[in-house]
Amino acid sequence: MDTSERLIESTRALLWERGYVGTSPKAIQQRAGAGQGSMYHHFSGKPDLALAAIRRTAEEMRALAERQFSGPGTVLERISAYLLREREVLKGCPVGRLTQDPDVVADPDLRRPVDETFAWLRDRLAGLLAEGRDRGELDAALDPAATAATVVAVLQGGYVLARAADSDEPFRQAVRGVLGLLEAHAR
Amino acid sequence: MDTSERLIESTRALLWERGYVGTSPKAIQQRAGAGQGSMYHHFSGKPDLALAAIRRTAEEMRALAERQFSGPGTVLERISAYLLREREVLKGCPVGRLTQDPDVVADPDLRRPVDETFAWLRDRLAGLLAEGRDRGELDAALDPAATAATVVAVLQGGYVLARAADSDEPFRQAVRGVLGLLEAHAR
DNA sequence: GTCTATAATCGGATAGAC
DNA sequence: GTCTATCCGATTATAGAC
Repeated sequence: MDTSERLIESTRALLWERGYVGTSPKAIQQRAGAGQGSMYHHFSGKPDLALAAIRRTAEEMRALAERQFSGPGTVLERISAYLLREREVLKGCPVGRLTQDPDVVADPDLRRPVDETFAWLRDRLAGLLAEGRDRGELDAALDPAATAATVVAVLQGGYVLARAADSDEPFRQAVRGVLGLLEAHAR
Repeated sequence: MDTSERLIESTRALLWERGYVGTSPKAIQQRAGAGQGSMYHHFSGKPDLALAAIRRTAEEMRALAERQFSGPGTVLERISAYLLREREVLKGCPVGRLTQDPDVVADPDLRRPVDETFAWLRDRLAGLLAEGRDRGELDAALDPAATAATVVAVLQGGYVLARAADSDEPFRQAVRGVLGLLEAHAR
C-alpha cells in the first residue's frame, strides 16, 4: 500500500472514531506512518484528504447494502437480511456519524457524498418496497418512500441508542421492532 | 442570570452546535461574556461544566417528552403527538448528538445522563404501548419494548437523515412511515 | 469572584533542503 | 516524494494580583 493510500485509510479510520473536528493532520500522519511533507504533497490539506476518505467510505457502504438488496428471497427477506446483517454497532455508522460534524455539514463538497448515500439507500429501499407491494408480498396501504425512510432511520437511530447505552441491545430491539411492524404487513 | 448560569447555558448551546470535542473553554467564555478566571472559579474545567450542561439538557428533554406522553387521547394519539411535535430538525437532537462524541461516550460521568435519558424514553414508550395493548387499542402481537426502541430510533435516525439532506423532509417521511406502520396495528 | 499573565501543547499549514 | 524546520493562533489550563 503506497503512502497516498495509507493516508486515506488512516483518515477513514480516524473520521469513524473521532469525527472530522476531532481528527488532526498530525494524527492522520502518525497513523499512516507518513511525514507532514508527504501528506501535503499528496493532498492540499485536511478537507481534501477527508473528501477522498468520505467518498470511499460512502461507496463501500452502498456496495455492502447492495449485496443484501440484490440477494435471494422475497423483498421482506432481503430487507430483513440487510437489517440483521453483522455490524460493528458500538462503533456507529461511518457515514451517519459525519452528519453530526458541523464542519462536514457546512461544506457542500464534504456533505455531498453523505447526502447521496442516504438518498440512494432510501430510494433503493423504496423501490424494493414498491416491488413487494406490486408482487402482492406486502400490503398495498404501505407507503414505499415513507417506509424506506423509516427503515434507514431505525438503523441510524439504533446506532445512537447503542452508543448511549454502551450496548448493542437497543439497536437489536429497534431492528426487531421495525421488522415486527413490517411483517404484519406481509401476507 | 448570574455568571455560573450563563456559563452553563453557553455550554449547552455550544455542545448542541459543535459537540464536546468542537467546543473550547474559550468559546464558552466568550459566549457567556465571562473571563477565564470566572469559569475556573465556578467549575473545575471543561468536563465539569459539560456535565452540568448535559444534565440540564437531558432533564429538559425528558420533561418535554413527558408533556406529550401524559397528554390526552389514546396511546397512539399521544405517541403521534410526540412524534409530530415541533422540533428544530436540522439542529439535531441535543442529547443524541452527544453519542457521536468519543470523549463523552468514553467518560462514564458524561455518558450517564445520555444513557439514562434514552433508557427512560424507551421505558416510558414501552409502558404506553403495553397500556394500549391491554386496553385493546393496539394489536396484542406488538412487542412493547422492541417497538418503543423502534420509535425512539426513528426520531434519532430521522435527525441524521435530515442533516445529511440539509432538509427536514426525510425526517418527516421517517415519522410518517413509522406512524403508518403503527396505525395498522390499531383497530 | 473576576481579572490578566503565563505556559505547554496542539492544530493546520508553509518553506525549503534533500 | 519525503524530510525537517518553522510559523502562528488555539487549546486547556495554572498563578497570582485586584
